[in-house]
Amino acid sequence: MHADGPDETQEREEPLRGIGAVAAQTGVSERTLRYYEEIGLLTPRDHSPGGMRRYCSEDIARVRRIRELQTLMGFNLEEIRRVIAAESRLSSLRADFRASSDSEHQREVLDEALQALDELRDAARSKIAALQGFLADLDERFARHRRRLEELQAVHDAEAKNEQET
Amino acid sequence: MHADGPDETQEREEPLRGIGAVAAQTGVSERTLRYYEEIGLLTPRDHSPGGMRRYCSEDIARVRRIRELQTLMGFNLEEIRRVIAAESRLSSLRADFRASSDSEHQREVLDEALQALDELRDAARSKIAALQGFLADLDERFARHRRRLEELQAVHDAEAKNEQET
DNA sequence: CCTCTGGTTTACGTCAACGTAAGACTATCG
DNA sequence: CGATAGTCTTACGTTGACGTAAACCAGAGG
Repeated sequence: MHADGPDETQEREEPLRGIGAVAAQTGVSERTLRYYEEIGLLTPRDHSPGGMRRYCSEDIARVRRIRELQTLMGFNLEEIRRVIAAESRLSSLRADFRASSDSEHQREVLDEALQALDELRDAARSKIAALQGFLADLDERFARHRRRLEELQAVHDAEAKNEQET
Repeated sequence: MHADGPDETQEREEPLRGIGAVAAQTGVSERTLRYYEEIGLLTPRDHSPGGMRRYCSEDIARVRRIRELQTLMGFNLEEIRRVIAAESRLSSLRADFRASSDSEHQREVLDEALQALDELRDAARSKIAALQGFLADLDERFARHRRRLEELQAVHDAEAKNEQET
């Protein structure tokens, strides 16, 4: 355990970004980031002595995750908060793993989070299934109407040819 | 073309429903139906002499379509309005088909609507693709964490067995 | 005709998810 | 050290998609 640096924990002095940089990288507005913090969805890793938000790359990943859950799953921020909560309990368990004295509680938390993850998988699967049905219907109708267009086109061409020949 | 009934057009005197029945059948509120009408998304087939809305089954299908586009594609009502517009142009063309004198214009309209339909297909496909990626990631993470849980369970069982043996 | 039940218009309310603006403070660079 | 760009908090505004309430009308049944 010889000192390798001033840090006790293994944070490899990750570059922390200001709110503007994060907004630019994720495509959301600064207001949105502050709003996420306001409702307890995303708290920046830490703050500068002057009080400015400093985000780490994990925070950025979380912003992307939030947008993903919004656009793909159509969740509102409250539902997303629950998903995120389960997911971060999973990765926080990852941190302890060996350190925890109470493996009973460990297993219970893990099991709960797993269940939440599984429900999310179910939701995703049924959404995919529904969309595939939706698409199949679209495909059929598209093909049908395209044939109609081709018929009209054929009639038109035939008429044009007729006119040419006279 | 002997008269079979009082109607000239072939409307087989479809049963028209009031707004309450439609709301019940589709699961949306009466307010929502009136709102859809207000923004030009769904106009009931006709009205009773007293001014009450009378919906036909096609109207009901449209309500379902609207909800589908909302929940599956995540469209807002303005986007949905465009999709519906293209789709109903297609079925109105179906009605004329032979009756129209201007086949030039016919083809143009059909082509445009087909293009809109194709864009919708593209959107659906890319949404499905994105969701499949999303799900694959979920599956992987789920499996990983389930293995972790099983490990913990194994350790726990072993400890229990040890205790039993002492 | 009267009474329900269902429907109509008009209009204000609500909620999520931000947008926008003001005024003060912080960080960085020359 | 001053200028400039970035960020802070506070607070009110906006937009879509309806909810809700009031007061008045319509249609069917006894």
